[in-house]
Amino acid sequence: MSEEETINKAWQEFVEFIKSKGDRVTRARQIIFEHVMRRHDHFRADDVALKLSGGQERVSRGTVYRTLALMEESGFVRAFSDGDTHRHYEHVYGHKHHEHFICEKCGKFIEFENPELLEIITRCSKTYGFEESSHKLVVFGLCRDCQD
Amino acid sequence: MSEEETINKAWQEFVEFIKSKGDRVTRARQIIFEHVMRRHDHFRADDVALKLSGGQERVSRGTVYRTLALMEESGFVRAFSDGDTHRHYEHVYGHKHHEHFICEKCGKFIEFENPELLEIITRCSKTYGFEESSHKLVVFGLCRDCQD
DNA sequence: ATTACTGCAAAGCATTTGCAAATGC
DNA sequence: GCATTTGCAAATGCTTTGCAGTAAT
Repeated sequence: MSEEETINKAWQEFVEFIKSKGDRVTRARQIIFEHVMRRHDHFRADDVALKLSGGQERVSRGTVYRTLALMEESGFVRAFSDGDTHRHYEHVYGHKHHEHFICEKCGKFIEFENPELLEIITRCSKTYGFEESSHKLVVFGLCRDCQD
Repeated sequence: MSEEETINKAWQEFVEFIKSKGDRVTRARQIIFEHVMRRHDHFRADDVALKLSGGQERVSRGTVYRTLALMEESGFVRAFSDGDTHRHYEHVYGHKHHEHFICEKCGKFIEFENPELLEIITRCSKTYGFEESSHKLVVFGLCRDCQD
């Protein structure tokens, strides 16, 4: 499935989500949704707002924030914070769940995954009678390139 | 060792840290440091500022933020974010490293720890050639009391 | 037609910063 | 005495909100 097809499929699902809430499918939401799905990096809302403020079809800052919240609610993006005050996003659709290394020197994000980790988290949750819905793990340190 | 003694000891270490930087040991820093060390909950900088703005020995908001940054730098507190925009702190001194459950309904923080988790994180870091210095794991979901 | 969404600009809010006065060394 | 720190208040920067106009159903 090409990226274009994947995005279309995701958009259809997002449309369903919007409709199921009794909300409306709008051009602005589509522009933002597609932009975000095409990005494979970690980004901030403000950055999306900036990128979408220049083109032919402009979208306002407020709408970007509101749509990103919708996308988070529906699980198409994941938000997290790098210990800084700023919220970061990444799109989730079609990505395996993963954790992050963040390099404290160059700021790079590196993704990794490990099935055992997931098992242990599930096991710990059970032990504490906690009903897990999601988790975020970030490991801080130095990436290969930034070590002496 | 009583809490009072523990705090004194920690303060001495913090003094060493400050001096090693060529910075100065001040009354304001001591007030903030001791307040933070006496708290065993998760707090925000603003909350500390508020609490310390009323007493006999008042400390300004700006100083609280600056001192908390110093304490984070020296490892006496750990900062993290709950997915919201706000930064949360907890003091670390004399606490075992632990992870958190955060209840999405009542907002409660529950601490847990698991040695296997640490091993796996270390192992993953090695695999990726990443030099780990710290990590943060938060599991979101529902605590026992908030499940139906 | 009705109701929700958008764009804009203003408001919010936690955090940071500039500067004169105070304090540590 | 000199450099750093403090307190204050103003500034910052990301995010949210109110509102009047616009678009979706």
